[in-house]
Amino acid sequence: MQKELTEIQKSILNFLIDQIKGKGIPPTLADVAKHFGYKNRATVQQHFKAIEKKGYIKKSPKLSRGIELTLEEKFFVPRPVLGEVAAGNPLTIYPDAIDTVELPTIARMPKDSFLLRVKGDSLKDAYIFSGDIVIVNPNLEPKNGQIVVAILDDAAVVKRFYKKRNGIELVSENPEYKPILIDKKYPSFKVVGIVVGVYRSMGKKAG
Amino acid sequence: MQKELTEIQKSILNFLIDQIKGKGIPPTLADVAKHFGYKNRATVQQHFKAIEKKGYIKKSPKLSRGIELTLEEKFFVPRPVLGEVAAGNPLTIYPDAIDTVELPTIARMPKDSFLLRVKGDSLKDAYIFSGDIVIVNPNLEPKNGQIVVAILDDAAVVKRFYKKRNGIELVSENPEYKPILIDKKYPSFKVVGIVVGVYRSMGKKAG
DNA sequence: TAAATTAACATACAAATGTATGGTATTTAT
DNA sequence: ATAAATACCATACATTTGTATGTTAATTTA
Repeated sequence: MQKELTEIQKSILNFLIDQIKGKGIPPTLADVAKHFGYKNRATVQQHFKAIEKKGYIKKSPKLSRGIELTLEEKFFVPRPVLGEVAAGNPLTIYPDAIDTVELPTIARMPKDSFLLRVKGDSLKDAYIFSGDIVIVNPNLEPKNGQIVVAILDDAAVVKRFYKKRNGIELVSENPEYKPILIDKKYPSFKVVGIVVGVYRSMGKKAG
Repeated sequence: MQKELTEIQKSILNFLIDQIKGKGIPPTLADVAKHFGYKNRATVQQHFKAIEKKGYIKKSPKLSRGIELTLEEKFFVPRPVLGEVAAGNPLTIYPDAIDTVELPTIARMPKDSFLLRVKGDSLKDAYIFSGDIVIVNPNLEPKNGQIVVAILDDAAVVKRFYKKRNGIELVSENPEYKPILIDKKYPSFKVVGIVVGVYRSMGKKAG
């Protein structure tokens, strides 16, 4: 069994996870000190030593940024879920993170991309189900047939994207839901990003 | 359009990708120099400058290990798929990588885990479909109810795992497939690993 | 052919970085 | 009540690291 971390040590470890998984590169002592407002790197140095002693990280001596995570749950890193998104009819999107999902370490988020939990079954014919986590990349241009996340009157939807002469059509795979046609100059419409992947954790019975 | 890299520049970029994606942390100039047998960091320094000029990487000045990849295909790094695995009836597993799947950069493999592409529909009630990539962790002990990959007479199956008094039972979600009961001392049976996640890339229409 | 790019080397230097040592005060176990 | 762990600070130091500046030679491009 692993020893308990103190609150401060926990927050430092969380910062490490955040940087390593999020930014992709471990921070330096100075980075951490700056983030927590420490006037000295030695403070961080000691925290690292304590955290390592408790077995949560592994340091490579002398190496800059030589910090490795050795979490038991190495395979699962908590990640914020920014909101829920309707695959069927629009659902209100939440302003802040509503939850965290245990994403495997394999799932390091690409820059600026984010997670949304899907609600509803309008995409079930595309094999996306209620509860699945979609990985959304906001930096890609939508192409016809791709699944996109779009904002429509302050709600978010996940649907297939089709460009038409008179505007944009959003289509559900599930025929129960009728396609939505958006006029070219409709003001409160915006494609948030492209769904680049779907992830589902297999902890419990899927459902 | 991006300018062509020279052979040496290419090999250096490959090393960078390898380190960043594989080891998780970008190398220092000294690391690269050592790897290629350069007596001097300045050589690497110049190569970096050239590669950056051609737009393949982005350097953060003064920052140690401050190298970012700016590849177009940044989001997709080829990964070997070790074989196909039957969700329904056993399918022969392939000895070597049969294919590569474009996993997003977000998908950096956890140590020792591997990918299998699912064939068949016996897990469709667990929302795993033909074509999905399952992430398999061979370092976890199977618990009742978890989905495992198992070898059975030189074929591999993906099924739910249940420990019984008289042996091990492998169950499909799909009732069309009957549970398989394996005797305790059955020689050619082995649980390869636990399915820790399912990933599906959204490039084309799923199917 | 002349100019630019490529590919390697050497040296030098400031800043960044990890580390060691010691100090103070508070909190937590024993 | 005494010891241990925690949480912060300060200073000092050796390496590491990125960078700048030259030099040489081969290759490619204009």
